[in-house]
Amino acid sequence: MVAAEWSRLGGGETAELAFSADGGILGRTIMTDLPKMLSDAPPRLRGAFEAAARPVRLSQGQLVLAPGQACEGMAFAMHGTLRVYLVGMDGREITLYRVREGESCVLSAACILGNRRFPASAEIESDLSGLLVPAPAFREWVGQEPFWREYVFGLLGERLASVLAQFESTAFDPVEARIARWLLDTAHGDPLIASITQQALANELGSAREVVNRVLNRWRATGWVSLDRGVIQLLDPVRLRNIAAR
Amino acid sequence: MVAAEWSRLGGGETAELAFSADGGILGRTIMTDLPKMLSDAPPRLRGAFEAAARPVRLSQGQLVLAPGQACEGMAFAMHGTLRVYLVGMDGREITLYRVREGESCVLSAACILGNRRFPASAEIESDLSGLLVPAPAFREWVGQEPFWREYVFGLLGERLASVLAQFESTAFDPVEARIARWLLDTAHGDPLIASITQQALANELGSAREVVNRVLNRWRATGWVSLDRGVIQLLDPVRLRNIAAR
DNA sequence: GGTGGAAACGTGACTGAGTCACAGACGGCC
DNA sequence: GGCCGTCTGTGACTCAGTCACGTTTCCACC
Repeated sequence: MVAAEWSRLGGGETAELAFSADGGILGRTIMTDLPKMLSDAPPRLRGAFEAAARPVRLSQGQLVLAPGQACEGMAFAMHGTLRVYLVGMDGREITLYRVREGESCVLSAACILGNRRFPASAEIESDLSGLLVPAPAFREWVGQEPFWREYVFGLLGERLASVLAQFESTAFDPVEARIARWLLDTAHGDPLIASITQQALANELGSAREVVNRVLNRWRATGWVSLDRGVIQLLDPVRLRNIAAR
Repeated sequence: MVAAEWSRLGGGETAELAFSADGGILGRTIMTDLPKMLSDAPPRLRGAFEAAARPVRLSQGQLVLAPGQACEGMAFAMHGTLRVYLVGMDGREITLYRVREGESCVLSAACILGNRRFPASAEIESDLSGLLVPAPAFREWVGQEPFWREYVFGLLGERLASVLAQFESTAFDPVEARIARWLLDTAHGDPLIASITQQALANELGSAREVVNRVLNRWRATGWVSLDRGVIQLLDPVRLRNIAAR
């Protein structure tokens, strides 16, 4: 089910920047938690931001935007993450990028500024609280404030490049290499562990669960990984790096 | 071989907007040939454009930008076309989009404004003459002129969407559907004809020549197309449209 | 503690798509 | 005509995705 409008926190009509206590954001605490980009902003812009931004809170699994929907506002994530992805008609998926704490969504920006509909899907990956700036305000700011322009252009350049890299990799690289790369990029801790189901990993890469399963089992047989429900442990990162290099 | 810098017309140092006669662009003729977008511009901006833009001329086959190169300027095509594409390490290619008469290149804009390197390849597909606005001037204009901002944002929204559509199609759709779609979108005249080699068609779609060959021969056997060296004639567009729909 | 159902994983058989190697076939040109 | 480069055709093979089904693990609830 699609949340046609980002749900408002609490339901009050005021747009003050206050989350409930467990959200960790109260009054001016916000300044420290906001993206670096905002903390560098002239006070005037911070004021405008506070006046226009609406707190939003969304829960895991919620589908925030579907292909063809209009973008009502520019969202800035403060806690939690959002996943932006493509879906094929057979249900296969490819993750384009994530919006994490302190970040915002390029495609939203491009939609709002270019007056177009959202060309992908977006879902809440872990409970998210953030701030939503209505499209008209955002458009005006980007038009008038060099600060916001720089922010948007930086965002565009960065994400555009990463989406194209993903495109290239999906189109040309063998699945083994892509799986290895994803695991090496994502796993952390000691021992190296990636907490993800095989289905979800397939959805990252635009592949199928069975394919991922077979690759991982091959690697388990040679002792390069160990597997558990929703957990992949990298036992031999060096070999995996070899495979990742193609 | 990479043309590290867009070659200058004639070699003169003046930046006046004059091509040699066969180029068809002389003095103020340019105004009528420039993108609609410029003809709508306030005279002030047209003046600045004329002062800053350098005529460039490039010939077919030339590789204009390679992955990782810096974008020196924003190019506007007046005659001829430029193809922007991804290349895999095995040599397979996927066309991202074309820059045609009156158009300009999104990725260049994104690179210049986001201060990044070009994330793809660009080659001249048919002899091209156009105008090159140096990056600093372009950056300044977009910063200060609402007119240019609108132009850039429109461009971004439009091309971004089409590149994502291409991504989705490459990742999820069967080759048959993609070949059919490409042919239907491209073929023109009566009878419907697409003039392209099978290798080039494979390069459009990120597939392999042999694959394209087999599909086309299957269709020839059923009488839906007829084939010649570098020519594909669509005999049964209705059936092809069925296949294109997947 | 048992149990039923959902989610996650495992596997074989099949089809579609890309790769490799090589063989014509056509077109331009000396 | 004869030569060379480009374009096309084809078989045998491998890799990746699909389909169908079975098994294991976890967890909520009685």
